[in-house]
Amino acid sequence: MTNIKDVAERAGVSASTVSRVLSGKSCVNEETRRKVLDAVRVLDYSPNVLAKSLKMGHSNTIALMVPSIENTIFPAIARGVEDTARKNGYTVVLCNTDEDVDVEKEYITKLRTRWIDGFIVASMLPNSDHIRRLWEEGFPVVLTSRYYGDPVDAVVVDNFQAAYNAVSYLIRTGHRQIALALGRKELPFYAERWEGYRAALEDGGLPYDERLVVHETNGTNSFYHLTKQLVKGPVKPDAIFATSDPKAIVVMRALHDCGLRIPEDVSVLGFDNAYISSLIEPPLSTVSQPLYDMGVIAAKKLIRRIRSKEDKSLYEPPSVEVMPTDLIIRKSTR
Amino acid sequence: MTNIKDVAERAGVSASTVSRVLSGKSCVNEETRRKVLDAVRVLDYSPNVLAKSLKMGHSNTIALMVPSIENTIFPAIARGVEDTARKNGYTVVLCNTDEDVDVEKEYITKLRTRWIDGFIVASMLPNSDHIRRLWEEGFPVVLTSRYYGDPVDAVVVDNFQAAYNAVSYLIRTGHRQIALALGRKELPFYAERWEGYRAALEDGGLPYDERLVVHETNGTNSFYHLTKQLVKGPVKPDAIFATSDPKAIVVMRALHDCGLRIPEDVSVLGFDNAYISSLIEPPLSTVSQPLYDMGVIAAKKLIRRIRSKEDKSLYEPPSVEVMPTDLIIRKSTR
DNA sequence: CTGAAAGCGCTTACAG
DNA sequence: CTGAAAGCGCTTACAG
Repeated sequence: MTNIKDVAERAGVSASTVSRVLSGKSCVNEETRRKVLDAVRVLDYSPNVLAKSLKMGHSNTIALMVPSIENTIFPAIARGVEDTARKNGYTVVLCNTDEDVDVEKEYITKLRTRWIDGFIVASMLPNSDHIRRLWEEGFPVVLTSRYYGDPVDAVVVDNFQAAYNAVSYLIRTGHRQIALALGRKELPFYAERWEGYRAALEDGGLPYDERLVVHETNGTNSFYHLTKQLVKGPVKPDAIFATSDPKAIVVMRALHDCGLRIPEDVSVLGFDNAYISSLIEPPLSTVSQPLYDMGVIAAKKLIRRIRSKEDKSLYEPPSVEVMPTDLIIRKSTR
Repeated sequence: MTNIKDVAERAGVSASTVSRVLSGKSCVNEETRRKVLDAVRVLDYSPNVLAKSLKMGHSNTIALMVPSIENTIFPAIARGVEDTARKNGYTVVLCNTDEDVDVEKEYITKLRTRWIDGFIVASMLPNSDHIRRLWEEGFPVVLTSRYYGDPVDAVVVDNFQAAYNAVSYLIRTGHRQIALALGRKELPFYAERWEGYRAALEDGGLPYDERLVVHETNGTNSFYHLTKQLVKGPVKPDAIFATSDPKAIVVMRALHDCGLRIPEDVSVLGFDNAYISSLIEPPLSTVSQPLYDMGVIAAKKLIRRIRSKEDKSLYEPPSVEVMPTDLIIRKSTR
């Protein structure tokens, strides 16, 4: 690979000058500028970013930490992040953690020694002090789809309100026995949806009945048996609100296999608006999150925060961006 | 961040010595070794990978180039790649290209100036000379799910055979009017599946009828109208083979909306075995590709190729790994 | 406006 | 076995 000295030599100037015209920060005589640019073109030179990073103390690289890129919501978020990063000259490193604290830590130390500029983290359990330490040190971090009230940048959705609205809709459309297919409740966003469900029930004058709350036991597929048990149990649901679309789809299959019609016998409402949800039969009613846009905003916030370390005028106190959700009614609810 | 000099000072040795004990390549007196290790521990030192990369000429980073991480098959491949990379001390940069040549080129030059160690590319049209140039220069590349006969490492699936088997199965189970829902035929793997379809028809003694081949016009959703047209047309299919699961799901919806039962009136067979396929109603029969494993193997091949540049004993000529596919029969075929 | 020099944090031949 | 020195390819204060 050709380096800055080659260019300098060819242009008949010093390396400093080449660096100056390329950075564009200092004044350079127009003529020498042209000579340098010519040399750059002829030699097809592009500066070694590694050397630059070493000198400058930043790498124009950000990390995206997700539990698993295979989970429904993360590809869209990742795409939003990457598109935005690329447009701003940043590169993104993908980290799957399975929410494993050791993997998270390993990534954090490894990437920091590479002078990563910041983290977008969607993989964080409430008491993750190793992540918390990051922003306490002043390291750029933005949380996405996870947030626990810390003074840190975040991009989230109002899970409580979204669930509240969804369940209120079911009540308003005449459902009286609304079950909940609830994901792992250690994950706060599921806990929040659960609270929204309870609040909506209460405000709608419906009793909260533990027997209608189905807790995930062993992965998404566990809802197949759990749903079958539910509908054969003592209290029959006339609607099931699932805390994610994949869960809703499993629920629908179980219902179908029990000979129940959707939505005539039981309505089903999901959460996420996964790509597939509009394509299945019946098309799934669901709460949509603006996943791609969440990725975009998270990346923008992070880049702004990174840049504000150099340029204090860009500084803003940490803030959390609450993105709108949307209740999309298709054919799985009556 | 603490650096090698801090450690050297604390241990009372030179930076060279610290470097030596950390690399473990040269002999170091056991006692000084211990002192260094102690200092490392006390100071919680981890070497700056950037500086190391600059010196060594490699970065322990690989790039994964996909059309879009939002497409069904890529999250699983990406996960396989990333897991394997991490276990081997590599970090992975995610690149979405939308098959746009300019974006591909931009990424290639940008990442090379960062001394990326290699590329796994799943985004490549047949005449992509900028990618071809990479391995011609001796740069480590492995192709995945795309391959055009070049002398380069690749991990693929036998699309022709997989489609041949799928269609043969349909013929064997009594279908006589087998339609094909075909993706963009500029993409060779779709073209190959098309050929497999034709060959199976021919070997099964069935005529090839252009009217049964439905070409994608405008995204996956276009199959909704195309399928409706097809079933209202002059030649009625008794089975539809879709070249991807999302297409199959759209086809199923269209069929359903036309009042046709699956599989009683029309069988539907997909390709990919996407996560969702077993969950929908009826569960989709499909051709499964070992996506995660393809990612694993691609990463292993790439890392081996990278290491073989240092250690000639690891060298092997480029080879293409053909992964097995599996015909999974569920309930969408009779 | 421009060049020589120092330095970012490492590694490794070269001496000893 | 160990240290001083050079160098990976940049950038930027310091002189001029």
